[in-house]
Amino acid sequence: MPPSATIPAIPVVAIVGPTASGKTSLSLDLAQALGGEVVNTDAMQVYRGMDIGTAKLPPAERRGIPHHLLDTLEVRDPATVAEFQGWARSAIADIRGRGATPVLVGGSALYTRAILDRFDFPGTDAAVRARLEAELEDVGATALHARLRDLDPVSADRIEPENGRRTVRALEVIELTGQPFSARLPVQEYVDPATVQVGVAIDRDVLEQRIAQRVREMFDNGLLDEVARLLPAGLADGRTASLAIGYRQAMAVLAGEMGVEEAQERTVIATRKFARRQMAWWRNDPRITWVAYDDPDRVAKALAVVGAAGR
RNA sequence: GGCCAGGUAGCUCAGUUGGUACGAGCGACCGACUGAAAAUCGGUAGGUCGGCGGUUCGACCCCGCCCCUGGCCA
Repeated sequence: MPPSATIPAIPVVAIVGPTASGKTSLSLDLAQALGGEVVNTDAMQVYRGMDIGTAKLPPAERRGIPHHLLDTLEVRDPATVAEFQGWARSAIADIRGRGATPVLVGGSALYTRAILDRFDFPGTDAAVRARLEAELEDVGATALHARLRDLDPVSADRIEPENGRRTVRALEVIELTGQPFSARLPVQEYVDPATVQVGVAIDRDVLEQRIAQRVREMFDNGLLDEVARLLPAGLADGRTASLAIGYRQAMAVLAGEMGVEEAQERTVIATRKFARRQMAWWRNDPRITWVAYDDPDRVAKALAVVGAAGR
């Protein structure tokens, strides 16, 4: 051992990849091998009661490994990236404080980026937001965007005029800070140099088969019942939770607006599209080391990457 | 067997009083992405307009026959 005065940092490990690629099982293997604890980075698995449809790992299958940021929100509560960033970073700090290795897993790319990278969110204000949203409602996206163009031409160039959501946020930030909104992702730069990202690579046709099968199983395993139980808790009114893939479709079935079969088909399609959007994020992050979903040595390979990075 | 409706993009359907299909939604593919992100939004590629003949300078639109689908009658 080198007589160095600095203690080598415990690495932060993040597992990324599209839904149904096998991230969860890799996370267990890695956490077990490293003496780690798992931190969820999935926007929907934070909701209590949303289990089947989010493919949440049941406690009995967690091999005794502590899992963080699961079941922390009620279905009616909105989720936000900025808030999640704070929770995740403090969970990571706590875990390291115990001498354990944080292993992040989840499919929400923006969340993962916000946690790992230098990523600062300007504030938010419910009243301002509500007003802008109301305005979006009756004026329309392009009209709002025209205003953004006056206030902040650079952002206006980066946000499509039809994208009301992003336009509203840009206007909100400008109003709150008096500064232009950057409307652009920050440079990819880890807050902590001892960070490692491992991606699970999978062929698209295999992935599509797995997605179809997973969705079928979700419905077979009682997704409709789960949704029926969550309705009284306010699922339909939850700003974030009500939009979850599978849940949206299941609610339509329970409302008598859609047949079960159609709901399943639509869920498969929506999941497939979601997976493609996810891959678009990971594709252009050169820091990720990819291991094949079916590589028998994937755990060893992932551990090698982690070993090279820290500790 | 007769009558009616219909056969136009991968799917569901618009459309042209005959002059090179303005096609739309969904899907597929590509992309953007800073407080809802499993969200929100942008771009691109797809059609010998069921088949064969006829009328016409010209037919996806007119005529004839045929095939297929659905409905009604027998």
